[in-house]
Amino acid sequence: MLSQKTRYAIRAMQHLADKYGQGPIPLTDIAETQNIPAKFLTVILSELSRYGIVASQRGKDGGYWLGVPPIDITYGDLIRVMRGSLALVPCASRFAHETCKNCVEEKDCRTRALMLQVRDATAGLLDGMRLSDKIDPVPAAEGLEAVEDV
Amino acid sequence: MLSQKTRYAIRAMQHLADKYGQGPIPLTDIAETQNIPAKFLTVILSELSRYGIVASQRGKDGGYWLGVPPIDITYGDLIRVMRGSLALVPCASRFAHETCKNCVEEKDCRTRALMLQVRDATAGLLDGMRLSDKIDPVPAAEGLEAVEDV
DNA sequence: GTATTCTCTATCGTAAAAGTTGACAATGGG
DNA sequence: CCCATTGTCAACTTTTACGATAGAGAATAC
Repeated sequence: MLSQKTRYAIRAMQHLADKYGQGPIPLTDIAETQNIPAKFLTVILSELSRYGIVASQRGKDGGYWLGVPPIDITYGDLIRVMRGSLALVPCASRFAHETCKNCVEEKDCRTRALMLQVRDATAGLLDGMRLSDKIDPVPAAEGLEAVEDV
Repeated sequence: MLSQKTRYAIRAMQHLADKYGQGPIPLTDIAETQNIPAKFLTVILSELSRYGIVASQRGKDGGYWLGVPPIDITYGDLIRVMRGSLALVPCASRFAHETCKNCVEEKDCRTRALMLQVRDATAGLLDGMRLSDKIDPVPAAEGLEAVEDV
């Protein structure tokens, strides 16, 4: 699962992408329309601006904007910035590899082999989706099914 | 990320799959070869046996075995049992849908639209991989790259 | 009856996640 | 120059989830 913070970050970035080229967007504008606790959002935006993908200006008429054109920011980038990795297990990350604790040797680990495939599929999708993409929300009802018996 | 518990569960199930048809496997056998804290493993195996995918017998020569043939258990099933969902956000789960807290309306949520795609791709892979599959571990060195600047 | 092995509920400790506080610094306008 | 506005930052609190353990109990085999 993505953390709440990562989800906030994604929505904030989408908001800035929508208003790209319109000058500084004040934090409260993002917080209100995206339903994000304002103070927490300051932490998130500071973090993103340290990476350079968000720029900011203080004072009257200040605010935030994308430091990079929306077409150059993928959702994969965002998730990597916020949580370090796209993978489901640390040992299956390609950019932030870590050996798993209490595991078997990596060279013998079948779970890792599977999770590398999942990571690659996920990356294939998320690295192809950009902040500039027009995305049609999926109607809420769609895709709900009963819980499956296992 | 998958929780440690989920990873333990997967390895325990792989172990039982390897020994399918060989009678009850004692917990300590699984714990030792798979490097899982024994006491914690009791919790995990109890949980799995409540779902019927693991069977057990107490007493001398007791132990655990798969309650279902390994070909009928997918990795998708395992992850759903352990963590409820394959999705990266609660609102993108197809079998355990929940609305996200502090989010925008689902019908307006672009993140959800993206994450449904990711979920479907993940499910496409994991629901096709079975405990009976012969899996070749990937050599540990493979797939390590430098951290990318974002 | 005794050793073995699983069962179950409760509980603990820690770390991470989520969110808040408050002092501070820059900017623009009167 | 003062003041309102808006971002910056480090420290802190609160909450929650996770990982793990404890310990009493029940079935089974010999």
